[in-house]
Amino acid sequence: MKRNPVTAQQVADRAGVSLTTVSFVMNNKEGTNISEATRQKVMEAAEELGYFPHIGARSLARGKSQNIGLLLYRPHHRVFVDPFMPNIISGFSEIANMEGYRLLVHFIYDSDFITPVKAMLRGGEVAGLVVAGFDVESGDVLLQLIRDGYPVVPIDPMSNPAISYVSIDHSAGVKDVIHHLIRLQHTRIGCITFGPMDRVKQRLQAYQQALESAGIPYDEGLIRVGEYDPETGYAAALSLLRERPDVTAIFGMNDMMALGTMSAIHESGLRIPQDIALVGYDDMRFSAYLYPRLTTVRAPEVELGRQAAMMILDQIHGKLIVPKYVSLKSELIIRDTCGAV
Amino acid sequence: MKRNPVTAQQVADRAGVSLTTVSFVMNNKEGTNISEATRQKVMEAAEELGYFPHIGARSLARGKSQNIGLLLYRPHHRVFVDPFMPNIISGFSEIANMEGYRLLVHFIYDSDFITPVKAMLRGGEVAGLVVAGFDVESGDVLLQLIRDGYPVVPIDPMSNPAISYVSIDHSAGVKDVIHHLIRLQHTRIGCITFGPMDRVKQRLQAYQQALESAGIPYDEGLIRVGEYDPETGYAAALSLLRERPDVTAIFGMNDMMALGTMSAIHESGLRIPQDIALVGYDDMRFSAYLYPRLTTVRAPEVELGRQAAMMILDQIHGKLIVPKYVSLKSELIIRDTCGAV
DNA sequence: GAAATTAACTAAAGCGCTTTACTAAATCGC
DNA sequence: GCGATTTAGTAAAGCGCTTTAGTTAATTTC
Repeated sequence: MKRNPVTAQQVADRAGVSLTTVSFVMNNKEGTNISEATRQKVMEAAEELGYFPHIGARSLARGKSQNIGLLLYRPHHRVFVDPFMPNIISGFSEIANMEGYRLLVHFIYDSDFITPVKAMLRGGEVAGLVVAGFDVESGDVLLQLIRDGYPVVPIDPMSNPAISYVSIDHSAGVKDVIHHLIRLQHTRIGCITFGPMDRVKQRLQAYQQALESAGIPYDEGLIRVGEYDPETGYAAALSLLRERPDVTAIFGMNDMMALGTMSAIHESGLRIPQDIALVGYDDMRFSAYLYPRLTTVRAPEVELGRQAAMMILDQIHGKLIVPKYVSLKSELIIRDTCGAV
Repeated sequence: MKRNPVTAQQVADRAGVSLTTVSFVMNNKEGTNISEATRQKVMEAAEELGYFPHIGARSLARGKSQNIGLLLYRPHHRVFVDPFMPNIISGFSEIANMEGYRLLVHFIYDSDFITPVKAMLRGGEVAGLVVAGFDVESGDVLLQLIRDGYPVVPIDPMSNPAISYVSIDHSAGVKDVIHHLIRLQHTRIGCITFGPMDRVKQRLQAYQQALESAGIPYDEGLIRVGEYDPETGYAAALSLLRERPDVTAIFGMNDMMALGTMSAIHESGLRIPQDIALVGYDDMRFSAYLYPRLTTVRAPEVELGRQAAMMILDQIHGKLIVPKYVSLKSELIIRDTCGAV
């Protein structure tokens, strides 16, 4: 990048006004009295010279950046295995851009996530930060920043009630699945889960609670752990089917693993849904087109991104005083793999 | 965002050195003589105060931003239908971050894409810009910026040879598919394509050329147009199968539409690959787990993102004088839907 | 018609950093 | 042992913008 070729001073000179006036016009600043004629002159001069204000100078003078950051704490290669991130970015940038903010996306994949967070916020790189993929425990550091007056919004519930957040209620989503399967007379419901993170623990808990609230004891032998992708879902399902031939339904905690599970079921010579019911989670684009069509849960991820953007903007503009918790509901999409009518 | 609470001056005061020294130490500036003792003092003071340099001030003083922009010209809701963008972002940010740059992602979905481009570059918001989804015609404006010395790298070939670019050679990918099908004795190969954009025209041309080079005349009646997604792929395939029962193979220009095509074939009572062969394009995660497993083409998108980042960095650092064209090869992944052994 | 108000505009002081030109002390060469 | 060089550091001038506190001329008030 080269130095800004056209400065506000040059615009001022050409328009025959002061630098101050140019600034007032460019920012449409209210409370100032600029005649229509002058405004026109300035606009024209700016147009003719191809003037664009220098963002760094502006953020320095204003003490405010026009960027908002999206910080994703997860390895690069994992970020886009699930549809989560793209959708959030999409909804997020939609709102952010409308309000004149730019989106800074940053991935963190080592343990030191807090230095970048501080650097971005305190270095004035961003006006606020939406963070995703952080564990509940990181609440302390976030809280400190929030106390210092920096806008920070986690995507995912935080244990500390002083922290606002936006999230999707996956517990409810999981319970919907299990209740649905129970309603269809299933009692031995296998579960292919993934990773050891907090988020997943919650879902597993929801699975357990849903069963127990229906009087079905939790059976650890029905749980298998995969790693997001079809490959591991396939392996996990194969292991489950071999060791527990009594399962009548399998719940894959994402559609990718459910897809792998589907292969495993096929390969075991079983039919879906006649011999075994299958439910996924995520409602990925392909899920409606599998054969048979996959019953799954759709989470409002784009909307989550929008909500995150709105909340961070409210914080930036000082409109959010009391902590606010946004929890969006997901939706059970009943198709053919669960054998419902 | 609040004003930077800790300034370099405060660090200087605490360390008992000058502001200049702090700057030298923080930037590890070479050619300066700072004793190890002083360097330590400064580092400690910075650490104790929790100092982070103000990015806006830095970019103003240096006349250089540490951001690189990724500009995506397509509607929000379309951005993530294909796996293209997430993968590119992933590879891109990997390299950018390594070199100490931040990633500014911006979506453009209306016709005025050039104002944001100029604003970002000339306003010093980014040190360079990678643009994707632009038509070949936009070359003029880009060229002007490049002539002015701004680093700009399009993802997709440009018709103007003065413009460097990175791209994936989809023509070759398409030809691989067709040649493969021809080798399997197919001569009436349907094609489900999408959109009217340049990129797709090229692919369609490749389809035509591949056929003709094998002595098979191009038959427009075998072409159907969908819109990326399974729904439209399904509809397009249904229409094709109804009106042209003589097709023996279908090439879906992305896996999503191939997926829809698969449903359409199923529904028509035909078997894959016995009655009809099917090939997709993209090698999405699910494609290996469809039943039957989808033959498709894998494009090195993450690598494309990396290459784009490298090229823009080279331009930023003044290392790229002569135009450079990077064209990455994609790979035909032969699975079960085309009936090859 | 003089004082008060308003409209239209500007001078100048920062914002927090980098960088160039400079100084003072220490070290070197012979 | 004395000028030349090197080492270690600093003062001060910007970078391009915003914003506060004015200034001047025109308009209003009664």
